[in-house]
Amino acid sequence: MTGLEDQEFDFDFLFEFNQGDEGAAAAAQEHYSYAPTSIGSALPLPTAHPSLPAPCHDLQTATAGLSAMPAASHSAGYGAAMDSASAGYFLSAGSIRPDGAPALESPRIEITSYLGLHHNSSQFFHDVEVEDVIPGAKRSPSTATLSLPGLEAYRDPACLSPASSLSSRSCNSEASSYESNYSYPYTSPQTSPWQSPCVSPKTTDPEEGFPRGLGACTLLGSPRHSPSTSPRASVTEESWLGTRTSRPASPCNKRKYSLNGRQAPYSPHHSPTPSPHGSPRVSVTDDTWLGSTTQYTSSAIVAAINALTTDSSLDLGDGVPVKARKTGLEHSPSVALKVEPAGEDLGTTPPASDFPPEDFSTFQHIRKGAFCDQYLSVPQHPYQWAKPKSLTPTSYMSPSLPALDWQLPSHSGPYELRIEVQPKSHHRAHYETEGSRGAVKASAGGHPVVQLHGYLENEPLTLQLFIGTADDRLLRPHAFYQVHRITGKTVSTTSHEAVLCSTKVLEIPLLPENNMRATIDCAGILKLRNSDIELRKGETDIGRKNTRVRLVFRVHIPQPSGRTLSLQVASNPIECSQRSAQELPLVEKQSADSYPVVGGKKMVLSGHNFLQDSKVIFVEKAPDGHHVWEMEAKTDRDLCKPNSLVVEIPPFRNQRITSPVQVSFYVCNGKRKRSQHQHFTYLPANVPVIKTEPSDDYEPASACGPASQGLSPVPRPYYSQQLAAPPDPGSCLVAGFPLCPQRSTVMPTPRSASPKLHDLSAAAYTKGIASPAHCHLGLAQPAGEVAAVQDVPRPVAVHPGSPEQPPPATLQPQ
DNA sequence: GAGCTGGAAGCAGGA
DNA sequence: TTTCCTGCTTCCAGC
Repeated sequence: MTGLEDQEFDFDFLFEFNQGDEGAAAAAQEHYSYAPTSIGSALPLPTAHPSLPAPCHDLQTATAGLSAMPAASHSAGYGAAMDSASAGYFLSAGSIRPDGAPALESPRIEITSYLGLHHNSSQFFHDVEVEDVIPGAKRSPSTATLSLPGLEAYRDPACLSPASSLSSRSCNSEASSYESNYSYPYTSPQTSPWQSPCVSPKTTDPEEGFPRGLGACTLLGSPRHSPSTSPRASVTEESWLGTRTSRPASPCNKRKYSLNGRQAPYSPHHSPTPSPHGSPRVSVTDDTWLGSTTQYTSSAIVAAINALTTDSSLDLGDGVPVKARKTGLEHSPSVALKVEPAGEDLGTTPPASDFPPEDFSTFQHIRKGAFCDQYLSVPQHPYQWAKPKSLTPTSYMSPSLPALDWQLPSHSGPYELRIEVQPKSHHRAHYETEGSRGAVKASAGGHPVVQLHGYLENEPLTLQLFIGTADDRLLRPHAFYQVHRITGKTVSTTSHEAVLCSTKVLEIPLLPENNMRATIDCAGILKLRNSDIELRKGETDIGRKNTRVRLVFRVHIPQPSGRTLSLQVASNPIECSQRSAQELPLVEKQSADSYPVVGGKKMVLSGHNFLQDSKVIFVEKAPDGHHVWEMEAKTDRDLCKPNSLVVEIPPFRNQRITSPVQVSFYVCNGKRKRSQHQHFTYLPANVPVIKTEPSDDYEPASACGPASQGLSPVPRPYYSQQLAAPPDPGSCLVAGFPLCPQRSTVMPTPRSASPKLHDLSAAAYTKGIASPAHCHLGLAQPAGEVAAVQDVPRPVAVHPGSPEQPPPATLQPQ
């Protein structure tokens, strides 16, 4: 992976969610005009060529805008086209639909207007009402459970990006906030209720009915239902895909049992597998792209129309192929979540059938109509899991928690969420067709351990765990891996499975009696078939060789003010592929991360799969991704061990640098057997060396373990994105963060802004907050709190998964 | 017998 | 165009 241009940021920000203190009018205004702003903010597009590395949010932005881009716009190249075309995607100010939603002028706009259609006044006021009825700080845990047959099959039309295959670098992960809108309340003690049914394809646990049954997967081709219920169930998509390419993208149909045993084609025109037409990972050349742009565009339009139709009518069947709908119904009796026995006595989530039709309909409204309106308070008593509650609309509460692809600090003020024991660097994930491969283990045996420090209250909290990415982009939920709940006699930790924004989240109690410490022995990793995920609308990542993940832990700490402080910490990368784990070199730790340009110092790398023939290549890249300098470092073959490698830092090409220069290096075992890039910084020759970790004292055996989390001097791999806490938690507290940042356009992104950083100027942020585009009811940002955000030095906002509207986060480039 | 684990077969795409 | 390599997915067998 490219690396130099991908800056590793140490940015901190804190979320505080002011729940329920919003005026209805302000919220309504925000809601109402959300869509247009969202669009606008999504428009700033990268100018770099897509083939060149670029900051992730830029790519995301590009992705968002690619969906229905006119063919002509692409001719000039990906990034350029986006820029040039962006103007066309803004809503016309004067175009208003009869229902008040802005009219649309382009497929792109049409898609986004979906929001407007459903952020209509009725829905809006309903939500406001909820907010008013239940003050956020006093809300009890929301325990809404919902069955949404067929409906979940729909995927965010805004993500309908046929160009998704163009790049594997997009941050538009399936679980990004883009899709936060497709979620519903769920029974959870403390966390967000965003549930998207489109999670893993087929649970290995038969009793786990929720995702399997969720119709979302029927349309989306979610792996859980795929391939029979792949997006291609849609005639629209069929026609679209059918003209794209004849290249098969998935080996899924290579097994007879796949055709006959598990899935039956629901259409004579359909391959039983989801990917007879070419996977998004197909390398799309300019020719193929241009040649199919028209089809993309038109299909995007049709898809968007389908979505709109389905949405506006709330008829689950509209726009959903009959077969898909049927499948969804068959499979989704409920979104009831599987609960550990310990929690089951507390009640189970009622199936959808328990809802009166009107309530069900209301929930459909909530989930689909109000993209970002799924509100859930932060429960004060997390362990009333699955406690049945009346699911009337008024009892539906807002989560107001940060989306899973938001970057959060690991510590703030007295609190620190820390991984005490890191997981092993290798854990072979299991496919749905396989049995579980057990829980993730720690390097030295046992299991990972996570602890929340500084929490002195007696109230238990919920630790959330999901599978995040481990690439050099910002952390976000991994599209191709999901956490898998492990149960059994060997599992001592109670857990609870939920789905947030298409991402499975394991919820684990953090109990004061356990010193807020949890042993993660209940979390396995499920691999989703690449072909299934890549075919999802809006999915731009590719699964191939995208096999590194991290365990991401989150905790939401209620504050006396009624707000919630969210912390997050990610584990070291875990290689999940069998083959990669066996062959690819993996650098877990390096004994130095900087040295003067003269080089010559021995650096010890620890990791896996090092060979005597392993080479260590130092690379400097230009911002455009070109290699400016590349040099092979000398390795000491005598000292080479499978898990450690001694390398001599090569002298930098320029001995006269006046400021540190960041380069990267990787270990190469062969042609395509390279490790991830690791950061290394060359210092000016006259800069005194800060001794970090003497190589003499270095013990490779210590490479694995808690120290590698970020506590040791140089544990951080290139792609690590551990966040540091702000100096003062109060300095960047942000109340009223949008639940679905991608939709909420906290601040309009200047189209001329740097592709890497979005300026969070006072004006911009204030405007964003006050903007009616804010999609979250009751989450308007008081001016004072906005100012607090601005108090953070050099504040810039960034949102990895949401190019449309970076969250009010502070970002401090490393 | 179920679950976990390691190994490998078979296929498809890419080099 | 062909061949080989690589990666993905599934299956099998042992514990």
